[in-house]
Amino acid sequence: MSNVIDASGILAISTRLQRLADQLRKDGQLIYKAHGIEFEPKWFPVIYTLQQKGQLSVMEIAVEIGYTHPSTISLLKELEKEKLIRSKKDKQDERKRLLSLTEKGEELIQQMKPVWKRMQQALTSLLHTENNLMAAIHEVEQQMEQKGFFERERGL
Amino acid sequence: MSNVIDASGILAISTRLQRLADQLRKDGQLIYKAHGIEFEPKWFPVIYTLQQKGQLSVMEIAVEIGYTHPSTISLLKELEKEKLIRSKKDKQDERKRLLSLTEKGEELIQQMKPVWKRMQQALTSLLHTENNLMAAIHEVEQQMEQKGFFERERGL
DNA sequence: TAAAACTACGTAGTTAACTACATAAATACA
DNA sequence: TGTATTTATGTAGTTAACTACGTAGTTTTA
Repeated sequence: MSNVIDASGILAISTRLQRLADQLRKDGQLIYKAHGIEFEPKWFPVIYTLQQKGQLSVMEIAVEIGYTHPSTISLLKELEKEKLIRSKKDKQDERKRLLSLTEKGEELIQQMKPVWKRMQQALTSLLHTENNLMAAIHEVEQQMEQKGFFERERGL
Repeated sequence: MSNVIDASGILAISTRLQRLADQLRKDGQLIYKAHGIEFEPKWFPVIYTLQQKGQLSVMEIAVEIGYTHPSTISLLKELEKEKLIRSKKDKQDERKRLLSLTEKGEELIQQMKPVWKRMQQALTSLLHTENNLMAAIHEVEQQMEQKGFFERERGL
């Protein structure tokens, strides 16, 4: 890591967060591939949510995973193309599209579960430092909810 | 303890890092705008580096800010378009392009310095939680350098 | 009960990073 | 000294999120 960024420290934080996120996602891709599983890390939140909750609409999924709905729609498109999920119109509300896992999706999840467990172990070893990154993110997310960066600067 | 439910948080970590990075960058944009300064947060590492080191080549900047050279080139293009930096050929090595701040660039930096200080304060208040995010990132970056996520999973 | 407002979903285009590939200049080496 | 390798820069295309805007149902309200 470079001298200057270290020196300028906190102001380059978003840059560093982004780079870390990127590296983790790419390693995630490699791990799935190494296990012969065709799955993208970015699909995880959707697939995981659908397994937990069963049938959900586009907006329900978007809210659940914390993405905007256009981002969610593009993920759903990919997953439908892979035949891991399917959709049908809601009879009660014709605007809604209800998504659920296919057989293939359910099977893939079973196949991925042991890999997820190993990933979790690897991540735990990686992140278990003096200042716990997961906890820190959670805390900062809560701080942001109360009062964002912009409001804090303005209120100085 | 280590079932799939617990895995959900940590496996979606890259997603959460990315979102946090995004929010901070956007608030950074708003803060510059609120102070009437035409400056993008993503320009910060380049500008800061040039101020510290004076004249540098494209690759020297890329290494210093920790980006790939194509990413760096596109940042440099924007900054040249804004006339905040200029470039000239290196007489010793005709492949190289030497970048430096313009007068306008130097002036803008002076104008931004107090804003940077306020941002630093606001970020400090935001990030100073029980588990310090800056410290956690730094620690995880070091862990990754020693042994990445991929190697850790493979070595289990 | 018709108009207004809201909600759900979709599309188009943007952004800020990346990888892969290409070219030209400098350096190493047989 | 000429060829091979390395280095510096540049271009094209990709990715994974976003915002802005549009349309079609649903609900509220005057």
